[in-house]
Amino acid sequence: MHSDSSSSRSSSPDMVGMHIRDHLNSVSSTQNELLQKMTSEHLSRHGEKTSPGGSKYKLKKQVTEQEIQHLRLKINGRERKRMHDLNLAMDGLREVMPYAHGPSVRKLSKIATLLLARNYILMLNSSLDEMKRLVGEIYGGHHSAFHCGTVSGHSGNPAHQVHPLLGSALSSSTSSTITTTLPGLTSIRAPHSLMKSAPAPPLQLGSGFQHWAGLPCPCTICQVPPPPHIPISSAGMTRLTSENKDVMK
DNA sequence: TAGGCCATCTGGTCCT
DNA sequence: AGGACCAGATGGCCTA
Repeated sequence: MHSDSSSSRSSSPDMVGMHIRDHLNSVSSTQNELLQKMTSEHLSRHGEKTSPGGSKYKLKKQVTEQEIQHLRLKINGRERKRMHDLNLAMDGLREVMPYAHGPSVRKLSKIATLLLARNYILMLNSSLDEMKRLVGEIYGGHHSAFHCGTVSGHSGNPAHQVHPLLGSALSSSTSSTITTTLPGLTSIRAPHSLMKSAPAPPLQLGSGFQHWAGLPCPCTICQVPPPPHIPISSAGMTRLTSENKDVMK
């Protein structure tokens, strides 16, 4: 992937001029005002009345065209960098997703990554709730001591006050740690509907897999459909296979 | 070959 | 004034 502005992928200098001409009347920002002004001079060459100071004028035009290009390249470079940073963040998100990684596995698309991440977070939340419930049951009478994440004696920010038993699980930030802490979550069914053709190796449940009462089961048999109100726009999911479309219904 | 995904360019808008 | 962010447009690559 080249990030060079001279990339064959995109606009040529001709396109620059074309776009500038196309939008001459709607340009308003400061930089673009400059572009407009410069381009007006550029366009004036067509019906150009030869100016008395011909050489001087020519020099001025050349400078402005160079400035246009320089400005454009500068802006394009910033935008490119911004998008690259965005893609890096997207890669970082892919890395922590409970999904098979490897050269033979096709990369999740951006939309798939975002949707999977959302589902993953929802599943972790429900797992956490269930853990709290189970721990509460185990501790019976002390249930109220840490119910809803509150530990006795701590009134501030209950969301971060949890029972020590849950500490390691809750402090996990990577899927690997999560899965070792929560054996029931050793794997999550691949989002087949979001995968491109590359057949991701079906995520096998580890030998230690066991069904946790109340926990969303990650196995391919019990896998619950994606959480209810996922706004699956037709725009974002146009690549669904018919099979997966059925699943989504 | 159509459709999906992506990178890039571009203009507009908002913010600092 | 300059930069960040956003959305639309465009064209290339890939796959079914």
